[in-house]
Amino acid sequence: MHEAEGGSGLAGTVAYRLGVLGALANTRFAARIEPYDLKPRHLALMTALDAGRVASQQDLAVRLGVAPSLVVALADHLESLGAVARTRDARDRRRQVLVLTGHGRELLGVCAAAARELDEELTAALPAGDRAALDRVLAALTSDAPAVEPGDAP
Amino acid sequence: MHEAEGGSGLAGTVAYRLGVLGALANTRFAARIEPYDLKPRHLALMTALDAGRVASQQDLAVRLGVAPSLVVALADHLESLGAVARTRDARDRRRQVLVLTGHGRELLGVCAAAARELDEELTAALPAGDRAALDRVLAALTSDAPAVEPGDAP
DNA sequence: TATTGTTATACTCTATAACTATA
DNA sequence: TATAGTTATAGAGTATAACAATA
Repeated sequence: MHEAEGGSGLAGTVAYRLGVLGALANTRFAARIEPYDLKPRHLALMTALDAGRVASQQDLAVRLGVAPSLVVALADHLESLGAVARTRDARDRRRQVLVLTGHGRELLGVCAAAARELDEELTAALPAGDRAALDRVLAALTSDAPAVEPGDAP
Repeated sequence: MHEAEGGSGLAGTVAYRLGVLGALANTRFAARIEPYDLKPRHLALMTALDAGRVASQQDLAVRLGVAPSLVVALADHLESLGAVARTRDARDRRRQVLVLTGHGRELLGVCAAAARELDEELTAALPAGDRAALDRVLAALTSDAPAVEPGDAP
């Protein structure tokens, strides 16, 4: 006979399911923010800025776990949208300090609202108690996770 | 003042957290199966084969939500490893029917065990009750999700 | 000499389009 | 003519390596 769902098969593991659901969440979030000319990686950068006050591009590369050259490209785009501003650090003129502009904070708020709408869709089939449990457990798992790691769907 | 964690910010949404954790799970799973010359997408294909008995490459492309040309490449690699076998459908000689070999099933089992080990690591910080809740809720969410969607980390 | 940001280049993943063979 | 598989090509995303300015 065959394995039951959630048995010893790969499809029953948390790792595999997180991968599938994460890819799904990302694709759908990307579709929602596309009208603002933003992609999930831009929001990750803006979220890091919003959380950590000021940050140099090197700081951000480390926090996001991406190459410094990618931060350049993301910051270029965000700057062209007026969402972030670059200013040279007066004490160390090598450093480019990024800050969210008012418009950037506005965009971030709009995209966060879009994510909350998506949350409703994703969890629509769950009883309220399970929704709360999911939120609580994901918060616990995210607290010690690196901000972003690249990766593909399984 | 600033937003608290889990407040109205993007970082507090289920969609964003699922994206981050999904990418993390995928990266770490990929690292564990790399010694077998396999990537998560290969495992997705093998899992679909294991679940659905026989399947043509077109069937699999639809199930996995990927282009048929990608199924060709994945099947080529799995065939070279001896994990799947291609056989022409006698009734419709255009169709290539893929089946898991004994070795393929073995590999799938080994990788599923690796995923369970990873599950232990990922959920080590959670109390047992929360682990059970996570497992239950992810199973519910995965049941109606398409097998695999491509996507990036936020 | 070491570090920050930048640019140039290459690599991985995946899709689209053109092609072959079967139907 | 339409469909399954394949091959060829192109695009997105990201990393690595070389470079310029500053320390």
